[in-house]
Amino acid sequence: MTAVKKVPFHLTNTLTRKKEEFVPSDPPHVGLYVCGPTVYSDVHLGNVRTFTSFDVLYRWLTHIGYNVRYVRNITDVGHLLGDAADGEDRISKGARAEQLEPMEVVQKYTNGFHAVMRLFNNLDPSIEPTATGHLLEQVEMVQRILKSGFAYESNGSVYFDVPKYAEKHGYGGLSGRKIDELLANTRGTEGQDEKRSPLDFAIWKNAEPEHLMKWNSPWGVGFPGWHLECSVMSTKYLGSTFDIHGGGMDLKFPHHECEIAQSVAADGQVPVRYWMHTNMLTVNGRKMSKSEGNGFTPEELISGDHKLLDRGYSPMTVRFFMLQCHYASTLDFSNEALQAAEKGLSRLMAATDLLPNLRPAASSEVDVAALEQRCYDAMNDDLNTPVMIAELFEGVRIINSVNDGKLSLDQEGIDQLSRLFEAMVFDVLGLMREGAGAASDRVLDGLVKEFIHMRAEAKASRDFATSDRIRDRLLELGIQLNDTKEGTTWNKV
RNA sequence: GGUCACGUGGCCGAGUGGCUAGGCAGAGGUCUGCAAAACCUCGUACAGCGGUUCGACUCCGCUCGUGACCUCCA
Repeated sequence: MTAVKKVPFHLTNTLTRKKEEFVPSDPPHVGLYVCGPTVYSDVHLGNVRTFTSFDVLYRWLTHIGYNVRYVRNITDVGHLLGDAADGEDRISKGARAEQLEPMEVVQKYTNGFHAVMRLFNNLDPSIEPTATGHLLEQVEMVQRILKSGFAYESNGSVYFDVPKYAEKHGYGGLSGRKIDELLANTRGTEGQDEKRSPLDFAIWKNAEPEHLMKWNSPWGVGFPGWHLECSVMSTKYLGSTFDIHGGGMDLKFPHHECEIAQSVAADGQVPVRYWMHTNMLTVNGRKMSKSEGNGFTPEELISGDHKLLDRGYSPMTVRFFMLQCHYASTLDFSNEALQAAEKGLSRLMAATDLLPNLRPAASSEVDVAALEQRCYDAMNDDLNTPVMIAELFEGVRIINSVNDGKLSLDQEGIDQLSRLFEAMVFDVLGLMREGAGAASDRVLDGLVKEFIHMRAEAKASRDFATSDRIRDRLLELGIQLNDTKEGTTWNKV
């Protein structure tokens, strides 16, 4: 048996816009940082897509033998709502609207976020730091940036001096921006008189009296700039230069650009070796976003209680739907696509469940190793889950054919295929079996078996009217009967 | 306006300079008392117009269309 080549992994580094071989700086350790949610409202499906993509990255790196430290933050300090600096941020606004303490808002939506992550079977990160838990470190980073001369204090706030930094180190490399173009496109300059350049961004912001979340600092009462927390927490836990930093495409500029500038200004180190950006989930071709209000919450998705949903879909259907598309492509959400995914997933799972019952042949007509190799190749090629899933469906065909006695597979081949499916379907893609199967509900199983028995008797006496009535009635109740050579089986539909 | 993507068969979505993606739906077939499931076969798709090439869906240019970022967003 030829050995399957499980490495090297390649990923598209958005810093270079090229697919590169992934070589960790300190193997087998890998440092992975992903920008987490701002917890001022419910997460929607677009957020879920991003975190699911990185969940698969985390699972894959782990699967091919790396020891991954996965850091994903919780942004629990509100960002200002606009440049107008009216002293209000999203969390404060939410707190006022819901008559809650800001930290109650934070807790509420953090809990909700965790519940959603679990619902979609996303693994917990190794560390989940919060911005409020790292105030001291953020103040210290501001001080280091001030000391390096790339920031200035103005009226109780501290701003990052973008033009000065750009002159020395260059700015905009990640997102492909040029300083002149950025300046030419600057809009809305009112309320920015504290800044020397409209491109400058706050790394510490003076708090208005009505601002709810604020802390003492060397520059007065205020709160940290919103790019700062990621710079602080990523480097604190992963080192001044770490392997992979991920996030949604919409964070590329300015958020990630600013992170790079801050780290270089503060510590003289380029913080990230590989940047990975996931694309957006769209609805009718438009980005799903909180501000557009076109997002579904997971509850609405499962219940189907939303004007754009024909009916509900299970979390695993949605996860599978997402993984049938490459992370770097936009994915358009539609009922038809969801329904297709639902059926495909059910076929994949049905075949997976057949694996333990396959009867081995003396010889094998199938090259399972080749299939396995194609799965590894697909995943190592920039996490190409759609191609890997396509290979899995080749496996489904094999499993069903063997089950039908149309193809022979020896015990070794069955074992190898079982291991492959176990690894890819459950460990790597992170899919789970859903719903009550026959084995999980003894009463139901007993009742259905009794009906199957009655129907068999009716069939034996060629009373097909009765046997069909039993089958049709059960189907109406969501129980599908399947006649096979070995007898009748059932499953929920 | 600037920058950058994308436009694949009924739908969703991979991919590649010449060789089958895959899923769902549809058609025909095998099996079955009939179904369901499963398996087999099928559609010759790559926005349009030029160019490069022996050959382009894949490279280049233009046109049209859509979207993202430039402001909080995954």
